[in-house]
Amino acid sequence: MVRVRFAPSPTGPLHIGGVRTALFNYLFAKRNGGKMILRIEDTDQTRFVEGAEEYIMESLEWCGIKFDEGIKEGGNYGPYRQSDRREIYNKYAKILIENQSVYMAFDSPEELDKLRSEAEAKGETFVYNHESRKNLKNSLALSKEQVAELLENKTPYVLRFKMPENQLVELYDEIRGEIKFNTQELDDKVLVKTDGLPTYHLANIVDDHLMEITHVIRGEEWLPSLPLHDLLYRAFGWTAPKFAHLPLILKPSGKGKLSKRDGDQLGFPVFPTQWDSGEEIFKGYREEGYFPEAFINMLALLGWNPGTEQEIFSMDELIQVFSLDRVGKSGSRFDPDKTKWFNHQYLIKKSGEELAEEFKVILDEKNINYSGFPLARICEMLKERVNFIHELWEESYFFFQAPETYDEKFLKKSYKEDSTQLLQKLIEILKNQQNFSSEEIENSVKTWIESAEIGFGRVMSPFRLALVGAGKGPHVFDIVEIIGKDESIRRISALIEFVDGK
RNA sequence: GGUCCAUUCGUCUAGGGGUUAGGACGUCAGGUUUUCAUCCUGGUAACAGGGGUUCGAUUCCCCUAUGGACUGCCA
Repeated sequence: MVRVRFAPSPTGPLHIGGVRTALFNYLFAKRNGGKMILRIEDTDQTRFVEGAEEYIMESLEWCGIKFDEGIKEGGNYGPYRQSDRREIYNKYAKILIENQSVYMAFDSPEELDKLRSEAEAKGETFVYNHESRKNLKNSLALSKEQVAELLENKTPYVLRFKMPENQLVELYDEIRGEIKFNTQELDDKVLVKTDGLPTYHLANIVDDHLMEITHVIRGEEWLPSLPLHDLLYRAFGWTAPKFAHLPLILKPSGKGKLSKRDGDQLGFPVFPTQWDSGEEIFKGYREEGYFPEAFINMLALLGWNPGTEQEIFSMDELIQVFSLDRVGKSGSRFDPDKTKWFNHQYLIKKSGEELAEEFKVILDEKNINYSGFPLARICEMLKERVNFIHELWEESYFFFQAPETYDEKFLKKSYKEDSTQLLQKLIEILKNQQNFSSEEIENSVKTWIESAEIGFGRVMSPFRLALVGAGKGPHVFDIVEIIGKDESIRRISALIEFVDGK
């Protein structure tokens, strides 16, 4: 049984890189009939952020990523919050002490900071490793008596991993293939902090083992800790799960991995849903008007591809075709334009009725009275022209309200000397029109234009101007039908008056 | 600095010892729409560089360059 986990730390909102990691885990699990687990990694109490845990669960739910086990869902492998698993880690830390895979280090953070800055001043980097540990305050370098004394005085200490010397570790990544490390280059990572809580490294190995995780799918930033993790499994005598390290998501412009503030600077959201930090509000895809399906579709194709030319995938379709061996190795820059295109694709797939339901919310906010208007028909008519539902207003306002101003350029271009006269004639025709359907009105008007040999543009352009106030919008006669005879005539008269008064 | 990872059109990517190096977004041009948008057609544009291996490398190997990640009692 495939079991994967998404293991965020609740230090703030989840950005799209994290969402993609969750998505790939989810797709992989579902593709293989496995389980998807949410584990909250909150071993760092100093970075706790109120509301982050709820944010993570809620935003993933919006995305359509569901968990089989987690703090909300429950499950047989809990608790699913690391801060609720302290005793478990203590137990496993003891095993490492007993088999001498770790040692006690009494160096204070201040002492280590000092060593780091001293090294930096010399253009070097301080590393706590097999070399330097011989001269530091730890149970390896100190005598038994000294250690006993430090313990007697209740000197705080951490547990560090005793990295083996000069050992070649050959590892396999499901995406990248073989990766080799020499332990010589690795440092002695802290596994248990002075507060008694484990660091990520220990907690993650213990939990993945206990939760019977079969595949660890995580961001590329974890690749450098892979050898440590593998060595930890060996120290426990456990079999390691399979690993897959996903390529990073880069900023759209410039270099570097996408970060929290890039959105505001570059004008697109970085988070699935809005996040209010108390001081600042970060935009979300949901609030900007993106459909979750479009957002997920875009994310799925960032770093993965199906090997075919299909681009539009529902979540179910993604589950059917997803595989890790089609995940790329190089980081991908995020493209906001393409994300909009995806949204457009999903928007035009929706029916007029569906769109109308959502459009109503926007009309209500604007206090627009739309009763009597065929909203579904209007949405259907205009959906090709927009990327977002909220943009529908900009394309349809003239249905609900008469133009208050006229586009200067279009007025100049379309309103000629005889326009007033032609519009007056047009009013006559509309008045006499019995069947007021788009098609019938068009018939009548065309018959007149043709028989009078006027030329379509000379009538249609001012006509559109009168109805819309600008040179845009759908078929003129559709507008006429929808707003009705009286309103159409009123608008034409208004335009004539406007020009007369000029 | 050190370790590790990566490198195909502007961007996301397909491909893989012999291809006109394919698609999508963007962009540009034409056509349709007597408006605008859509849509259609077409164009633009890429194998980072240098060495090998080979009859032949964009593809395999090495080096260089560039970019990135990591280098915390963070995850």
